[in-house]
Amino acid sequence: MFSFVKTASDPGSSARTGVISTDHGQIRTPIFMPVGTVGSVKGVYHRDLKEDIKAEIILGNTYHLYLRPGLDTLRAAGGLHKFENWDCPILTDSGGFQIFSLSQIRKITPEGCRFQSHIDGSRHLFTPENNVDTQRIIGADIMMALDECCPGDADRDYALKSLKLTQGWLERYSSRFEETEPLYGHEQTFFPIIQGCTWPDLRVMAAEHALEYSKVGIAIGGLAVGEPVEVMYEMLEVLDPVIPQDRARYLMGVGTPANILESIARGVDMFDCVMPTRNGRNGMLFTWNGIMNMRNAKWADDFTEIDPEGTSFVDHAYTRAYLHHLFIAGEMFAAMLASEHNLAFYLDLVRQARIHIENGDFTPWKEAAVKRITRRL
RNA sequence: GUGCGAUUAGUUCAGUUGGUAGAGCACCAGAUUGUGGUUCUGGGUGUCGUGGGUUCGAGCCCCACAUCGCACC
Repeated sequence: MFSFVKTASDPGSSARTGVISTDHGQIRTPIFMPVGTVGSVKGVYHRDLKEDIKAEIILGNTYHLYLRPGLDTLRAAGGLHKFENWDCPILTDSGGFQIFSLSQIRKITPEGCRFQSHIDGSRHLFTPENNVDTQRIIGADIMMALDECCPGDADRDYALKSLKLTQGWLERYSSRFEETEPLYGHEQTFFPIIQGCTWPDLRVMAAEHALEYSKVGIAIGGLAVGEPVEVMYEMLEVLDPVIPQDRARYLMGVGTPANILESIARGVDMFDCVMPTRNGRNGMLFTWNGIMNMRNAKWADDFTEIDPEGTSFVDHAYTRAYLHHLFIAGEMFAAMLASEHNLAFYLDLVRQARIHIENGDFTPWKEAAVKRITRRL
């Protein structure tokens, strides 16, 4: 029984709270979803994801999981939930973006997308139909439609052509979805994806078409791919009145903590981003007091807690000097601690947003928070 | 003890017919938005072992010394 229910709204903005119900439990929105591409949120135990970070849903990626371990293994394992031992909700990206970003050699046609594996160069074809089948085998609670991610600097002709292709794929994806069943006894839903690059009229056209295929939620794709951040916010403002209030809205791949608060203010409910984990692995920490680069020499003799306001146990168990040392020494523990901290911060960020939306003071709180979290320490 | 070779950035090493020095890694910073444990951008941090000599000018040529390595007594 899949549903999205809006529970509160902020008087000064488009921000709102809600609850998504799935067979694997509820998700409170706004929510941040840690990225676990190949069946692992890199460097973080599932136990810590639940108990320390308090993640409510994580991602997997169809492109990566299809290539490795492959569909035979996933089917034999009984789906991704069992395979990776995660009993909360999972969302899988379709792989459209990865073909765009990872595969050097790719050919997009109305039939689908031919590409070569970034791992071994082997040749593959994703069609809307086999993409549904693949995501059925993976068994994610929320599946994403196959789309073409349009570069942020594309011209209008390309953006329109790309959008038409995505729309054709969506129609076929939906048909296949309706004529197939979940394989593991829990319900699945799928989100269509709004493209249209940076043209407001294309975005509206894309949204109206995508909404015909949206039951629980809808995604906004093709943003934060090279366009100025103001343009991204403008696209959200264009889409906000077009999308009904009873659909969960997922802004794909975004973003910085400030991006997330600004997007919540413009009506977005769900986010995912590699930034807390990938940048964390490289020494970047996000905190309520600003951004720290733990590789910087200035932390070498700072024996205070990693983050005095942090909600993760690692924030109080270890010092900045120690974490700095681990990064300089190239220890994998550094990446683990930074990932744990950053994910806990991102989940705290959306939790605080929910609280202030429910309190009705989200807008002034957001203004002050953005100033704090964008500082450089 | 004798002979040969080496000595240049934190490190491993380049350095042309003599014109006051460069690269990789490390280090110091910056970037990173639906993840390849990355990748990209910028920064040279130096008593050229020491002391003399030749020369307008020496990392480079000559002498002595020091240290290290190899070979032979």
